[in-house]
Amino acid sequence: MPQPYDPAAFPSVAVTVDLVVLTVRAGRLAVLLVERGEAPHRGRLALPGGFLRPDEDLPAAAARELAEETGLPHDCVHLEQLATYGTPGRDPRMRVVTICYLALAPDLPSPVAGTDAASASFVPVDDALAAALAFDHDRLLRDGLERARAKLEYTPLAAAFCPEEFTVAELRRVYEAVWGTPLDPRNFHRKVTGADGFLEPTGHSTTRDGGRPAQLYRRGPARTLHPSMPRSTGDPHPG
Amino acid sequence: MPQPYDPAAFPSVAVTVDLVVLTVRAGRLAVLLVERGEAPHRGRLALPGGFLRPDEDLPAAAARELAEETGLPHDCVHLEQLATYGTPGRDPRMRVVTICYLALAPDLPSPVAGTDAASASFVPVDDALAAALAFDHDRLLRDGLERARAKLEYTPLAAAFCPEEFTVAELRRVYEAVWGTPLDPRNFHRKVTGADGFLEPTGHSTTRDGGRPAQLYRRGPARTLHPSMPRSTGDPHPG
DNA sequence: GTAATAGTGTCTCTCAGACATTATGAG
DNA sequence: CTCATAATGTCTGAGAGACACTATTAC
Repeated sequence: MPQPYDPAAFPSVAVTVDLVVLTVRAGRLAVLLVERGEAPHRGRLALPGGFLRPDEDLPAAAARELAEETGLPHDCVHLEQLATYGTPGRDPRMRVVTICYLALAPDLPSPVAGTDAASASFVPVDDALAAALAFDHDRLLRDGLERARAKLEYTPLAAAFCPEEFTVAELRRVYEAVWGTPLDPRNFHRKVTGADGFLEPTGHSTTRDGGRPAQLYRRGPARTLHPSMPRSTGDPHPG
Repeated sequence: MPQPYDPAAFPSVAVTVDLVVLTVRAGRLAVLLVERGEAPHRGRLALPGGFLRPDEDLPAAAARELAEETGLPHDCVHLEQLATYGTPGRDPRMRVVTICYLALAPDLPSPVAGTDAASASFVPVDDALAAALAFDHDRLLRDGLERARAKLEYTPLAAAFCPEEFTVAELRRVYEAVWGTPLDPRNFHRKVTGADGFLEPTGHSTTRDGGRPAQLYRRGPARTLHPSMPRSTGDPHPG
């Protein structure tokens, strides 16, 4: 800011915080959407979001919106800033700058009534992309998907889609849903159980997947994966 | 945005665009800083930046600030959005939301006088971090460094620090400066020349590094690196 | 028993890391 | 010649992908 400035001399900009909330439901990646009740884009599907409050920090605003829309306990949801969108005209009413957050949540057993969640619902991402969303939310969603897909490669964040205790197969289905590719169960098992700090055994087991009982794990302390989860490039053995 | 809203009912927020401009100079990673001429933080070093203009897109604002501060032709500078910062109180005068951009530039032969560049200068990042910057710009800088270090791993962006034509050794020195670790010149050479779309031979060569003449390359069309540039983990052969 | 899934072992190819060796300039 | 750097080759070990094989449940 080299030159002196007068804040009042600059026109005001509305600042909103929107959310791309992803979960895996019935083996498919899904995103939380609301139906718009008023113009513009009345009746269209949109990402949840709202205005930044005067004395509210950005992550706090995102967490508040998330709680309003899902009622989820926010200690089990991963929340990170995605990107900021401010192209003039993206909202026809006024200049709006939107800070978009990405949330990864386990599949909620009950959508928690009595909140704004009534109007919000999870939609498979393929359907969401096929039906054009309001504003530039298609782009926000695509950017969120790209981020989520990338993060699954080099972080243990896939576990954020799973309940407190989960099996290796459940974790594998998360990867398959997010990446849209089948993974070899045996190589996957060897990989994740060998990765340091990814999974912590609970000692329990379950047969909820059928077949031989599977060990239950919870999230380990690792924040990154070394080496990363290999995302099948479709070109496994070039040459 | 579930409930109807009146934009005027929400207090205005000032929106600025700041820049983390990195370059490699004399083998050291350096960041562009300006000295603040007025309060608050008068006399302290800060990242360059300024207000978002009424009808200006975010990348356009970042490019404008970059041109004002460096005079660089913006077709040779990589520019990407880094993150957005909006904690209440980060600017004592008013509520400011700052969208920070990261720029990677080659070392400019002449700092181009006659612009705001007069007040801006490149400072080695170690020095910049040692001398506390104005506002929360230390955090912006650290986030920018982290992004740059990560991007060098899985993209060919290191070439953005190099002039139009460059040698493999010059590219290696970029990695060494950004990561702060020495790399084996022979393995590095084999790696980058073997990576598809990273480098395009120009047919020219130079002896500006001394010793045997080195081939000159320009940036190739690749946007990502598969497999990524291995950043020495300091724990090369665990076990 | 069969069916289904969990989990282990084995082989091959690629690639990272270490380092020898040769090539080509300047002085 | 020496010195410096470029460029290539060779060996070893880690890990990915493919897939055989064994283990433990439900029926």
